Amino acid sequence: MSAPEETHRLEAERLAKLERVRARGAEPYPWAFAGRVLSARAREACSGLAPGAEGPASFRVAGRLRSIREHGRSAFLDLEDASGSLQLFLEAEHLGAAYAQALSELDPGDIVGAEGRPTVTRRGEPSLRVSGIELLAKAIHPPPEKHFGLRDPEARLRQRYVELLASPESRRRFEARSEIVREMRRFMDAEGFLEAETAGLLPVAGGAAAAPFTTHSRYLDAELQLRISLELPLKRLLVGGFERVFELGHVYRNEDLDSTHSPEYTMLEAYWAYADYTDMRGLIERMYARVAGHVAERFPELPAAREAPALFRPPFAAVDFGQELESRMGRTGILELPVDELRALARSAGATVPDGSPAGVFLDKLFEHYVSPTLDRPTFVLDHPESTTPLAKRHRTKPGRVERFELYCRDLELANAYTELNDPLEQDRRFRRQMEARAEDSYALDSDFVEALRYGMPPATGVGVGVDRAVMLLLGVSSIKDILLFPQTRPKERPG
RNA sequence: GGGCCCGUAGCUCAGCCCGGUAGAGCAGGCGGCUCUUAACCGCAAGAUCAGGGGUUCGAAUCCCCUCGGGCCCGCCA
Repeated sequence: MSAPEETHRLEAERLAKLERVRARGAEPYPWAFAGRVLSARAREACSGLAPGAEGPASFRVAGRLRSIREHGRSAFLDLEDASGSLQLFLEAEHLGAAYAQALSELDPGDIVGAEGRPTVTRRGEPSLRVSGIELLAKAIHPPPEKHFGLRDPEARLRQRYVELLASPESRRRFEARSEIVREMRRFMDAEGFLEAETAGLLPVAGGAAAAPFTTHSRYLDAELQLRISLELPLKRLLVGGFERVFELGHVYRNEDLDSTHSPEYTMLEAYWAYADYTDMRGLIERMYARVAGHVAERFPELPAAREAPALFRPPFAAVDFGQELESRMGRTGILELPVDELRALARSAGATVPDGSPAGVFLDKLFEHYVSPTLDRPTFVLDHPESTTPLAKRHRTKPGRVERFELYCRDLELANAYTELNDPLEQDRRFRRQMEARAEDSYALDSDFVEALRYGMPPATGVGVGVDRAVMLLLGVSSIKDILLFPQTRPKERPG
C-alpha cells in the first residue's frame, strides 16, 4: 500500500528505462501529442481492408499500453483509450532502430502515443502498422494482472484509480452513473425547474433528523455544520419568489457506511409552488421513466439497464400505507393501536427501538419489515400516518394522515415527497416538539426558516431523491460502494 | 455495536484442517521466435506469509491481541 523505504525491484527496472529515455535526449513526460485521435477512428478506418492491406491515411493515437506480445522481429501492443482498445503492430524491418528501442523502453501501463496506417492482420484484427511510437508518461508502478485485474476489495476502494485503469467495465459503470445524473438534471431543466446551489456550511443543519458533521470557522470563530438535507434553503427560495427550484448535490450524515448508506451521498431535491404531492407523483414517474429509457439506450450491455424501461413503465403501482401494512400483517386497526402495542409488534418483528419512541417510529419499523421488501416493482406508498412524518401537511380528507408518498422498489427508497407544510406557526410548534424529543442530541432550531415562512410561502410540494440508490437499481449494483468513486475508508496507520 | 469470514511475491491465487527449509501463473530480467491477441519456448530472479505476542525442538499453518477489509444483523424516524 504505502511506498516502501527502498525502491522496489520492479520499480527500479522501470526507473532505469526512464533514465535510458532521458539519456538519449528524449523527454519521458512530454507536454502533448499533437493531432491525436481516438483509437476508435483508426479502427473504423480498418473496416473493409483485406488482411495484409493497408489504408492510405495515417493516424495518431494515444493511450495506455495494456499488453505487449513480442515475436522477435515483430510485436503486437494493445493500446487502450477512452474509445476502446487498438492493436499496434510493430515490425523491426519497418521501424529500424526505433523497434528495439521501443521494446526496451516500454512496459505495460505506460502511456504512449503512436502513429501509423490502419491495417488488418492475417488473423483479422484491426491494427495500426506503426511508423513511430513515443512515450508520453512512464508508469513506475506496474499495472494489475492483465486478465484478472484488481480483485482485492480493499485496494479497489482505497486506490480506485488502479481499479479504473485496469477495468473498462468499472469505468463504464461510473460513466453510467454520470449519465443518470445528467439525465435527471436535463429532465428537471426541461420541466422548468431552476437549479440552485445552496450553502453546504450552515450554523444549523436542518430538514432531516440526522446527526450532522461539525466543523469550525476560523473567521467567524464559530461552529458550523455540514448540511444534512437541501430542504430548508430551497423552501426559502419559494418564499423568495422562485416557483420551481431543485438542487443536486451532496449531503453529509454522521453515520456508518454499509451496503446502502454512505455518510456522504447525493440528493436531488425539488420544490414546486402551487402544486401538490399528486402533481409531484406525476413528475417523479416521468423522471424515472425517462432516465430508465436513457440508460437502456446508452448502456445496453448492462442487464439491469436493459430491463429498466419495463420496470419503470408508467403508471407505477400505488398503495395506501395503512391498507398495505394491514393486509401484509393480516390484521386491521394497526394505525389506531396504542404505542405500547405497536412497540411490542415492532419488537417481535426484530426491531430494537428505544422505549420512549413515538408511535410513528414503530409503524415505520413494521412497514420496513412487512411491506417494503415485498415491493418488487416501483410502488408509490401513499398517505403515511401523521406520527411517522412530522414535517408534511396533514391530509385534506384522511384524518390522522399526511399528504406524502414514498416510491419504493426492491427495498430501496427511490423518492420521498410531501405536500409541504407552509404554516409558520405550525412549523414552529413542530420544530419545538422535535427539539424536546431529541434534547440529548443537540438538534438546534432553524428559527430563521420559521421567520421565512412568516413572509408567506406558497402552497407547494417537494421531493427528495436518493440518487445513489436510484443509480444502484438502474445499474443492478448491490453495494453503494460500487457506485461511489471514492467511498469513505478508515485511514490507514502510517508506517513508522 | 454483535456474529461469521478474509489479509501469502507488484497483481491473481495455491499451501493452513493434519506444524517440519514458502509454490504457480501474470508482470519484470536474460535468451529465442515476423501475424499474435490471457501468444509461445528456455533460464535465472523475485516473500517482514497484515502487525504484535504466545504454545512448540520447530509456526504461513495452532492460540491470544491489534490493524485493515468483506458479508449478515442492529443503529441511522
